[in-house]
Amino acid sequence: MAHHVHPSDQGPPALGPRQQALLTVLREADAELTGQELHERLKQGSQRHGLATVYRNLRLLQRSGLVRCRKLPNGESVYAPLERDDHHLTCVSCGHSEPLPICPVASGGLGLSKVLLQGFKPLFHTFEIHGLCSSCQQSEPLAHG
Amino acid sequence: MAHHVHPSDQGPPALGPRQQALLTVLREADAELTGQELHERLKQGSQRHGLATVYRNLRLLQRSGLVRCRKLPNGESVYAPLERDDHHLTCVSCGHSEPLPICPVASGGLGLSKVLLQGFKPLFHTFEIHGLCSSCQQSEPLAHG
DNA sequence: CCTTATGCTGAGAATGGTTCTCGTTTTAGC
DNA sequence: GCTAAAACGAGAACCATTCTCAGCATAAGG
Repeated sequence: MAHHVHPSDQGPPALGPRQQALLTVLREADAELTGQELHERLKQGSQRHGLATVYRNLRLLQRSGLVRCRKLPNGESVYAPLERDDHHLTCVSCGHSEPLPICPVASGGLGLSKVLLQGFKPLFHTFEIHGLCSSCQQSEPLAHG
Repeated sequence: MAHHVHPSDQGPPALGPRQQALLTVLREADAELTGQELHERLKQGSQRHGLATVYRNLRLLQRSGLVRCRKLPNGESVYAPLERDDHHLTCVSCGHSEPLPICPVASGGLGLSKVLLQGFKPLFHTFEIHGLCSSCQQSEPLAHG
């Protein structure tokens, strides 16, 4: 156990110090961060930090519903606090991804009936438009190659 | 150049035979396929097929707006024909992902003004709800570990 | 205070999907 | 046929992520 927890203390699951540190860095950041970037920033603090632990705790934070994650086209994962509700415009050619100030769930209502979810407990959602950014449209004649 | 193309022949970009084969397999499949699965299925045909070529052509097909792609939590990419408009429910714990018969764009309208897109040419979109599937909710006491 | 059980940690090795390299094969144009 | 350019395949390389495992901390119980 990492923390002292009274029997009556049954509120939010009580994070260990490393998970707390991760969450703080993510909340202070102005953009999504990769696992490696988080590791870098954490190493600059006083405490010792291993990469494996960063990834381990990111997974736990995600399961606890405190952190969200998405995959970039290059295969990296980027993380953000759950409460941040940004979506993205991503180029299928160069991989560039930028925030898109639109949320289909907030704006539409989008009847997500319990029937559809069937026991699934939603934590967050991702919405992404994939296409060609303006510079990739120009550089590619788009003939089949 | 892979094909004979008349000067007047300026319709759809004219796919090479391998891209055509990929597209056919994807359209005949009843679910998204990984690059490796596509490679497997293609090898069973008469023609010789390399894995590198499969990935090369998948990228080209995606840029041409004929194929869509998304990344699973385990890092694999799965591909489907562009016209298939399925979205997904994905468990952040076990990685299981299943189709969700809802499309936020079709149902909502979702004013995607030209202003927001700014020269970006949209090809397809992905919408995904991440959370805990029912079995993962049971197996994890969810205390911080 | 000592002892044992439990769980978290970090360094480095292993994993595995995807991309790159490069010599070969095919195609287009003549 | 012949040549230049494009596509191809096999295998090596890449690299973010996960796994392994010994070490360390904390907790509970004597």
